[in-house]
Amino acid sequence: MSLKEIAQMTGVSVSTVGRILNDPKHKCSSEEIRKRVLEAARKISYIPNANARKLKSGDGRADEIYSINILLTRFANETADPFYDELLMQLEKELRNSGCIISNVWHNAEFSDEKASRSESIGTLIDSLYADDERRHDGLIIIGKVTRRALRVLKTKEKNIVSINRNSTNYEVDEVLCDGSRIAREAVAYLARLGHTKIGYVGDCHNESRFTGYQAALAEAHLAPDLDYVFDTAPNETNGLIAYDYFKGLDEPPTAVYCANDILAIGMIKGFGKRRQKVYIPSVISSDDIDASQYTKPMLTTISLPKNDMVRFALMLLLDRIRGGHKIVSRLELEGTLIIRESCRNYSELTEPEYYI
Amino acid sequence: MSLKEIAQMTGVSVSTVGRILNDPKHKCSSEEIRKRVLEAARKISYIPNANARKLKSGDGRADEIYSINILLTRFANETADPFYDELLMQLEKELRNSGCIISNVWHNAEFSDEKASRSESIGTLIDSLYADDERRHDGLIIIGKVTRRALRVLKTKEKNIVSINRNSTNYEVDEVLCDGSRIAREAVAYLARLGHTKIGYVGDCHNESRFTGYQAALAEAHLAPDLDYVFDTAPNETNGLIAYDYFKGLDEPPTAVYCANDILAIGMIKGFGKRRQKVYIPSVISSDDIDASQYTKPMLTTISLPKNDMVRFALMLLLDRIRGGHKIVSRLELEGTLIIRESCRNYSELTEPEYYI
DNA sequence: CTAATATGTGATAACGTTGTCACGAAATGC
DNA sequence: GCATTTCGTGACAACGTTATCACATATTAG
Repeated sequence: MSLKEIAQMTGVSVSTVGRILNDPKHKCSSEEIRKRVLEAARKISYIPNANARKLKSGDGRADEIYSINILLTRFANETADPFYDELLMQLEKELRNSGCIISNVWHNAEFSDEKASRSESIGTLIDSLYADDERRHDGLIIIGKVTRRALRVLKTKEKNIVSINRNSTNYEVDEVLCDGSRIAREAVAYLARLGHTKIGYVGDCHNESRFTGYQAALAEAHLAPDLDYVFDTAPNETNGLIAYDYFKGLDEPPTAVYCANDILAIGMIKGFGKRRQKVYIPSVISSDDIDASQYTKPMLTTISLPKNDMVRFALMLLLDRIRGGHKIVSRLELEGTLIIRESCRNYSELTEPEYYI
Repeated sequence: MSLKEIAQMTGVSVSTVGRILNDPKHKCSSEEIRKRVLEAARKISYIPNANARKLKSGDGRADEIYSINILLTRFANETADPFYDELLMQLEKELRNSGCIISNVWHNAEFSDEKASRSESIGTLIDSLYADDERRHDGLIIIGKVTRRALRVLKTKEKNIVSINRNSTNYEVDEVLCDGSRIAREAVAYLARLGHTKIGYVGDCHNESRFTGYQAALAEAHLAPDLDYVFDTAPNETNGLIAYDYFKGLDEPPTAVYCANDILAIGMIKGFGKRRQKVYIPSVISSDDIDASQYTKPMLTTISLPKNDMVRFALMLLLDRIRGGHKIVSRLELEGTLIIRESCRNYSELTEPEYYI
């Protein structure tokens, strides 16, 4: 379906076909020709190739080039979370594909110091990001958590913002997310389905909606919450290991544990082989599905967050807003997917050597 | 900024430049060349021309033409809701703009009869829609409420589905919506802000999340719920008028009313001028913002649902799914906008003639 | 040391469109 | 009726990219 094709069908030149179809005030020498061309076009249901047109006109210039800022929130006292790095990589790839320029990637940690509160450190960021007026910014993509206060300041400087995985409950800024509560509920429900009744939680209990999901899932499975099974901690590998040792020391350790985070789970799994005498190997499930989670031993069962879709949709929302599409706040929620690997066992299959020795 | 340009700058061929920039595992004969090319590319900040690429790969094919079904759910015992008609009109427009073919618009009411349950009537629909195998369907857009059971059946026949304004809480199908509860909360909160304390509700109380929002807003404003102020009814104009008469008959009628629906509000407003002796004119707010709501007298204050954005995003999601973009369920929530017209008054401004005579 | 293979290179041809140009035919001028 | 203008036509180049091919060189085998 090209002009060439029609030209061959009708015996006229490509140029003439193009003129007949595109130039409304074009007069054919013979009306016969015109009819034949239109007929042929209809027959093969000709549609002009937008790419060729844009290429020729130079107009397409891949839409226009937008200059996008990226803000990756990470705080000085937190160790890196690979999940965000993987999101960032994917995002950079997607931006390039869409012909956008990444004008700046701003890692929050570089600007914060131990004393500065989160909001303050973001204040510094804003000053730094938008200090030089010479540079044009078309939009900002935020990866990770940002306080409401910081966001409010940010919005005064930048109108086109989309956040990824911020997990807020209010409409403050365009947002793409996986509902943490839902993710956790799915994970814990899976453990319950496997027959586990003593299910532990490792992770932040205050700022993390995943904890809520854990509680909800217990309630849905008619399991009484047990505070001994909740290990409130910041999400990093070391703390996962510490949590393991804590659970192991209990009189009746949980037979299964939900870690809010792959990193925590990986830390916990590292404990499995550490001690000689007693072996305590609970079923472990977590959420995120970072690349590393398939290289642990046992391989980690986890709720996979759709990284690719998240960044693609985030960019989609941002570009729509930049181009004047939607003015209101929109919020795109994506489903997680349970990836069953090796780290969870059916409760009834637990044998002595795997549980206690 | 083209490969050619870089080639001229560096003295190598276009082919080589292309390979260096695109093929990650390309080995240059001299590292010198590679460096010069990358340097030149950086210097002119080279960005690949997406149009040329798509043209070459033939991939772009100006979209392809998709054949889309539309299902507008409406039930025999319900009168028409203009909101859905307006959504449909907008959707048809958007589909045409995107080069899609509307293969069928299916009004549920035509197939349902008084006796059939909702699910059954949808069963009939499915048979009818997908009976003729000759026709190719690429996707289905559902406008309005569909029961979970019906959706499950529908999903066996059609993989690419997006629903608009279904307002479900689960992940069952791609969905674009305005959270009914949130919308109602915003409306009622506005009435509370105007100083009203006796706030009525008109609409469905069982299948409608907006009722939940009404209750939540009352609680947030520290107002005790009063069952006398809740008028449970199906959403149509006549019932709006009936609700007006009901409220008017109360000893202490509400000074403000939230109607779940513009249609209900319009019916209620029609009551204002009907009687001679006593005049009861409560503040009225509703949600949807159908076209008619700006032609009432007084003009209706309402929470506007972003019809255009809803259909645009719905199509965006559907096309992404059709093209193999996302496989998981996604759910796009949009904000409503308070449109202040004339039908709401500050409580303190209420004078005798406006309230009771 | 020659023969065979591997490997990077540059010229060239597409992809489908539109703009430019020269050509021939028709219409107009004197 | 000849010179001039108008006008539709077809050939061809260009947009920026990538794939294919032949070629020259570098590497390896015998």
